[in-house]
Amino acid sequence: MVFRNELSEYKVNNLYLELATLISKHTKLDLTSIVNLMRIPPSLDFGDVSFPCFTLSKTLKKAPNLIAEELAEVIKAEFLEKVLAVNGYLNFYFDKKHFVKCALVDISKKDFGKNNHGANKKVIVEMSSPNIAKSFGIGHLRSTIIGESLARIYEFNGYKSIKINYLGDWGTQFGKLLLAFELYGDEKKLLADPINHLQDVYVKLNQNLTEELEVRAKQNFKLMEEGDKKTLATWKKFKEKSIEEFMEIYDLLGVSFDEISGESTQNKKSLEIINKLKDKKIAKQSEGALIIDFEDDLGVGILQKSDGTTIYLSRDISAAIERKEKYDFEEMIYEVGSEQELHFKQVFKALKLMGYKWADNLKHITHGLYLGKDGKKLSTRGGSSVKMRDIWAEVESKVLAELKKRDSAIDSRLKLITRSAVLYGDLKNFRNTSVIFDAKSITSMEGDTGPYLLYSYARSKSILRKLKFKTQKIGEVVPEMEEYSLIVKLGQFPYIVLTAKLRDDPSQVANYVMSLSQEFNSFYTKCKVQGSDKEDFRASLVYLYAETLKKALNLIGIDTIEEM
RNA sequence: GAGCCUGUAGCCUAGCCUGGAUAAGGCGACAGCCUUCUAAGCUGUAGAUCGGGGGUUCGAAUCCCUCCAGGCUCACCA
Repeated sequence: MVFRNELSEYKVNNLYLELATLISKHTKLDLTSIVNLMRIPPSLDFGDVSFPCFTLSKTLKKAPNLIAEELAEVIKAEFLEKVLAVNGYLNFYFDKKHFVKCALVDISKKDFGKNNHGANKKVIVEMSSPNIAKSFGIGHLRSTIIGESLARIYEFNGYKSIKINYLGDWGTQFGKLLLAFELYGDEKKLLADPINHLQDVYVKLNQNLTEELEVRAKQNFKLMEEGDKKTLATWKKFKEKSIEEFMEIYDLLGVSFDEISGESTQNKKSLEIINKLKDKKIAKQSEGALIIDFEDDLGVGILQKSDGTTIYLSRDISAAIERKEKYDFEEMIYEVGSEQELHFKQVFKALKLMGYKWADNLKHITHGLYLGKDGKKLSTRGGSSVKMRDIWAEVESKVLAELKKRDSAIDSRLKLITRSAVLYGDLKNFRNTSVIFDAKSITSMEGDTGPYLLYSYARSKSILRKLKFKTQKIGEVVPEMEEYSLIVKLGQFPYIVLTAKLRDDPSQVANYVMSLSQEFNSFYTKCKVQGSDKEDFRASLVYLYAETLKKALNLIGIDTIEEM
């Protein structure tokens, strides 16, 4: 199924629209309904486009197969090879020579796949946002790479994207952490292995937690909010060490940010917002805390705890307002796990209550969690958490082994292949489903994996190198089946780009890139390029495949390599 | 208890929004393909009550209802 309504303009060279117009002439249906009814058949055996006649049968009071047969007789055009009536469907077969020519003109365009859907609007993507003083776990992998991919997809759709990493660097837990370090910390260990050490002392405190210690932890956070210099200096050190480690991970993943911010930036501003909410009588006191009662099914949101310290609801409200002032964005996306759905509904509703109309343009893009083999949530405390570093190392050793098998030099490919495995392994999943974490599938190098994609790309480039390919020469060609289906697949790229944006779903691109590569690999084994009497045409096709695959892979954050 | 999400071959997933022909891909299993552009590849075979039941429809994996199972969330963590 390739085009619907607004999507109808994104297809190969108007052929589909021409066909729709033609059908419209013979059926008296308007163009829109026809385009909506038209289908890409499940297999090319059924033609390039099909048109079901079942709805027509009602108005015409005739059996669908009869209608189809009658229409098949009269609908004729130069660009159609044949029209067949099968089971109540009209199956249209394009003239292959003509189709290839039209399609390749489009696919050859430099900005093939791009569109201007976003009209240069500014979109903010809040993404990654790990908690400091904790190792970067697999839980944050999804937010990080889905966010990165969405930013790229939005750019490709004509938006200007701004990526913000909004660190979890503020809140009661850091009062706890400071206490833990005070009690069990060791400066030397902190310098040697900061995050692990902080995690150790944090866990130790949780194991030995008493009511008295809990009170002290809360007091520590209160000191932070009040701006106590000594407390903040220690906190700042923890934060810097954490960021250092995070940046190494981001470098491996190929992810970057336009701004690294954090909840701590909202310390003062959130208090102003709280006062505003009080003045407007949106907030009220309840059980010692300051809350917003959202009344409907959003329940109650806490703005300020009974000890006077702030909470993330108030900080997220003020952060949104600050960003609007700073960037004047048109849209903002929060790429955060689905467990925070209620929270973001409350944030958006609160902004709405404050009278900010732009709150309608905020979106929480959710994703499912990684679960353990038992289907349960992975947790740091339960010891089932998976560190990004460990996963990377595991995948990397697998890649290394493969590279050595081929007796190749070890270079930047090691990192890029590992990255492709990690990114593709995650992004191929629809973001909303929870994924059972399975090291086996993410470390696999065969089949539905990142390395498969890079391998396919490398083989295409190898052909072009051997032929010293310079410019495209297409000419008049009657394509083989493998050539034809590869071209059809290439032609779908613009539609995929738009769909991925409209659905905020990188897996659309990931799935496309896989089926595209599969088409190419079939073509590769069946159609020899070098020395063939179609060498020019096939080489051009290989070139267009390489170009398109590269663009598409880039949308999911994967960099290509020339050799493998 | 309430809200949201999910359930598709032994396993992991796509398709669901926008109903349409033979439910697609990968892993695993089995059988083939390297004197020709990289075998991290290709071709084929076996394997599916699309969680169960009901409804709407010419037509349901897809829409509606209901039940079952799992996940997440629901007042001072983020």
